Amino acid sequence: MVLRVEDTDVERSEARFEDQLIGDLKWLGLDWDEGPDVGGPYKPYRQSDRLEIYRDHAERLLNEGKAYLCFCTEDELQKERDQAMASGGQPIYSGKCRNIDPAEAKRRRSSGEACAIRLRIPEHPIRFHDVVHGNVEFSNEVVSDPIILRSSGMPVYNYVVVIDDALMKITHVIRGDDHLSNTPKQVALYEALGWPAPEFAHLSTILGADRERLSKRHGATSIANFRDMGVLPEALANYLALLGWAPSGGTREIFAPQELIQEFSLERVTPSAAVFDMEKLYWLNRQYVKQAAPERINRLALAYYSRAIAEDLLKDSSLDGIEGVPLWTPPQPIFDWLAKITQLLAPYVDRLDQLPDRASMIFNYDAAAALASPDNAEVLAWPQTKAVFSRFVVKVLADETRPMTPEEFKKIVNEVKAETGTKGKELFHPIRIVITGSHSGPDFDRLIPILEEGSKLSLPKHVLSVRERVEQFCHALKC
RNA sequence: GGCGCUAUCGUCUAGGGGUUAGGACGGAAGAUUCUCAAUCUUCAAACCCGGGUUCGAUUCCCGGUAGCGCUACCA
Repeated sequence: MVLRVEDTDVERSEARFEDQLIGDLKWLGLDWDEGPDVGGPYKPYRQSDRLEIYRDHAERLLNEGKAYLCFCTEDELQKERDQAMASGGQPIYSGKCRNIDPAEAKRRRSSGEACAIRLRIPEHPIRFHDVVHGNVEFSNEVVSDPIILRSSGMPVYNYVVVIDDALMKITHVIRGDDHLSNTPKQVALYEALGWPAPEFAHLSTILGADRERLSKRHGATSIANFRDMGVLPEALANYLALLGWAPSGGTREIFAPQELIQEFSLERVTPSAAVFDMEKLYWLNRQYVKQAAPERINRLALAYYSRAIAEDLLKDSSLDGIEGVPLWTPPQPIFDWLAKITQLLAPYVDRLDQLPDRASMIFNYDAAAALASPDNAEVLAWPQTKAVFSRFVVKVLADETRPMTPEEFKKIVNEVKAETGTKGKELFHPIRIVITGSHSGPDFDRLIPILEEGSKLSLPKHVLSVRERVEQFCHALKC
């Protein structure tokens, strides 16, 4: 595999895009044998460094009569196209400069007249084979003589890819099917250059939920967006593969990177467009999060807690773009404690960036808000709730010296249960509200130790212990 | 407008001249755990339309329609 940087559009190319792109591809698990960063036998791999090569071949085509100089200005061409459209004609190049005498054209060029170089499209239909679309044929009548070298001297994409693909010995051109209509131009170029065409494979377009091409307003459009959301690279790769491809049999869906490499085949790629389904990506991501090594998830999750803590502390949400680097490197005990939270919550989230939110009952406790929350209104209105509150509060605060272990907690809950005659939701919902502020959440058995441990750590923001929570609740309730 | 590509549950897809048209996400219902979530089970849900070929088309062919793309001195 070769990484080639296609930056012939000066206005849209910036060096930082290249770094970003390389970072994204590597993160996704893609690797290349040749490229601008690693070198290779057919260097340079950046098109802006290959301009000489493109000019040489363009001159060659010119000398062989397979290309010609075009002196039309952009305005003229635009006008021509508009007129052709208006009168119901084909908006293809008129061929006005096609028959200018080559010697005459050369003279005009050397006298300084601006001109571009155009390829002469042959007088026969253009055929090529595509792995996903089969045999494709275009009438030469509908393809304009394409410009290959702009009057500025910069070559054009459709031309440079052909030169590069041939020179770099590319065997398979795999790209989006928006290029299908460009392919006849490129095939004509191969023919003119006297080179064999490679194998083409035009993959279907990925659409947004509104059936429009994926774009900025669909949210996550760059690979980095998914990484920042806490989507694992293997999940994204797996999902993307499933969009337009399925294994023989069509029932298996989860493929680890290595399996994907082994199983994937271009021949089984579907030609129809696919709508990107975030929900399914998230589901797939959850499967991978559950399977992943805990240490890896703990490390990744840290970045999200860090961001949440930093935002909370500094009230500065400009600290986004975590780039995989934690903003805050906690000492080991705190890291270990955060890891416990991650292991508690990770199996239930779609994306790692949901972790801080799920953990907010640990970091943030507000008894008054809990009592006022409409989510809790129903539970608060139950006839037994007040009794549960008072019994529970009294028992928790009775002996401040006893450590609040899960066993101790369970004992208290059982006593409340016996004394109030409540059970199930009637019992646990109110208690949950006291402890976490919400009537639902993770297992008490696992939550209690985390709260107790957290309360003993020196965190940027103190985590309240069970008793501290009960005290605050009591205060808010004015009991 | 011209040309091209595409068309199976809401979505991603498997399949293929005769099938109960299969799987997954999502949805619904149930089970389960103190709850939510997760998990498990069950259910609902599709062959774009019209012709042709054929004993028989969802499948093959043609047309229509729709979606998307290209039609640039963008990539």
